[in-house]
Amino acid sequence: MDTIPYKSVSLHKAVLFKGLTSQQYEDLLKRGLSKTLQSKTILFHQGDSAISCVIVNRGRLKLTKLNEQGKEVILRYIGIGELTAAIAVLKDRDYPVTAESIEETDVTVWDKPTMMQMMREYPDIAINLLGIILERIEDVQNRYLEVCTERVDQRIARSLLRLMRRAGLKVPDGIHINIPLSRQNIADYSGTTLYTVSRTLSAWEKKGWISSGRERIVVTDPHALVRFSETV
Amino acid sequence: MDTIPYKSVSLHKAVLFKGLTSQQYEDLLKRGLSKTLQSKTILFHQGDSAISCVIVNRGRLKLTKLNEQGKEVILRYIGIGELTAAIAVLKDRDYPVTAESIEETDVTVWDKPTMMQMMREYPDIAINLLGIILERIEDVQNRYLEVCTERVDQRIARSLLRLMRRAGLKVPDGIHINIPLSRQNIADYSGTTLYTVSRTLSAWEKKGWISSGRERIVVTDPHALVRFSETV
DNA sequence: CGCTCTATTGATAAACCTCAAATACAGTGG
DNA sequence: CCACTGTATTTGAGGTTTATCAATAGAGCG
Repeated sequence: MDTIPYKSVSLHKAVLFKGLTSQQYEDLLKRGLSKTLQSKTILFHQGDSAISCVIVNRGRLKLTKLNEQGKEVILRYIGIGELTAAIAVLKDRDYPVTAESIEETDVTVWDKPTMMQMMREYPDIAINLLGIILERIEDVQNRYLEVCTERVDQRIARSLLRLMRRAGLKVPDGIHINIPLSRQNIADYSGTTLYTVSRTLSAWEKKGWISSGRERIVVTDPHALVRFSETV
Repeated sequence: MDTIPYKSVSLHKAVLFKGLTSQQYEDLLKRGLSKTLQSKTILFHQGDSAISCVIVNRGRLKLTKLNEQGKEVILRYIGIGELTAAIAVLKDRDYPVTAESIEETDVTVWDKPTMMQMMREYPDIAINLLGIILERIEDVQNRYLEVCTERVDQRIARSLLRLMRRAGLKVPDGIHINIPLSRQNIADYSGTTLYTVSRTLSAWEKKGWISSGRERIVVTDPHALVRFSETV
């Protein structure tokens, strides 16, 4: 079981500090605070600093957002080597982004003053971070487009493919999405309900496109899913 | 008719160059390319540079995204003093963001090499841009949440309120949204169809919440709309 | 084995889209 | 000033999609 090479692990860590020497890199790591989070620990609801940066060294974070009625959407899963930046341009936000560990997770955190200092000292860090954030905005925009224009089953297909590319492990019968994913999680990630997800996955399981269990998804026919997701 | 003080005009221009002297600011402006766009001119479909920055000096841009079937969503309107940054991390994207002027528009454009140089020279520019982009990602995430969790009429209400805050002009009978907005535009901005928008606006017009005409919306009772948008 | 959490499935209802047709509006040229 | 034309808007009818509710089944754990 090795990670499929869709996306190299610890890519973003490299990207954030790209252009710096090893010595500088080591120094910057030391300025951050390392933490180990138990599973289901909330890392932040809302940073009280304008920018604070988190890199995941082990485990995985789930970024979510709640609306007034308590309905949740999953914005992203942050895996090993990836980072997330919390913002709080205004204080007392009502519906901020929440970062929660979904398994035991090691992170390195830089607070706002440290980040600001590092970015002023090494402009490349700000530029690198900008590149990462721009990729993120691209991702949200794509998902916004999807949720605005596509049927729910297409969106579920795209969601599985997206998760597969970012957290897929090769197993004998296909590609296992290495995140504990309940039907509710997939629904929150696709903008639908757990019932619709359940019905849809059942249908795909009958077709042999996936194989699933309790909080476990294996994509057995990725090409079929891709084709389906692009169906008119 | 003066701009309501929800958001100061030319705010972002100031933000991007915050921390620099007037002399430096003048110099940086000169490094950009100034253009005047006729109405309905496409400024970019896809930059072939990783980051290129555009500031609007007069007029307004519309940022849109198309899916495979040609369905369009409006990501944002970019008004005077605001900026947008085009990205093309990968080449040959199929569904990039499109920026189009919706009236005669003056812009200043910096290409990727220039932006990179400016950001390295003045780290504050990269940091400022980061702040702006983080606000943008916050905005898209909010709208993503809305489209995933709210009814279509609530989303239309929020869309009108959002546009009102960013492009509202006080008129005798309320606040005029100073953008030519067809029902189709509002639909593309809210993730619905022009028919649903038309029905919804008709209902609100009967209630006295808005007053509308061909490509023209005046919000006559903003509070009612706010209350409605927060209704369960 | 019993408890709890997750998943499945059917029935029903609500929300929303699609299509069609009619109407209103703005601009243009006679 | 008026008819004409092209676009925008309205509205109704009907159908599809998807959510909701309810009840049952299954999986994992002590």
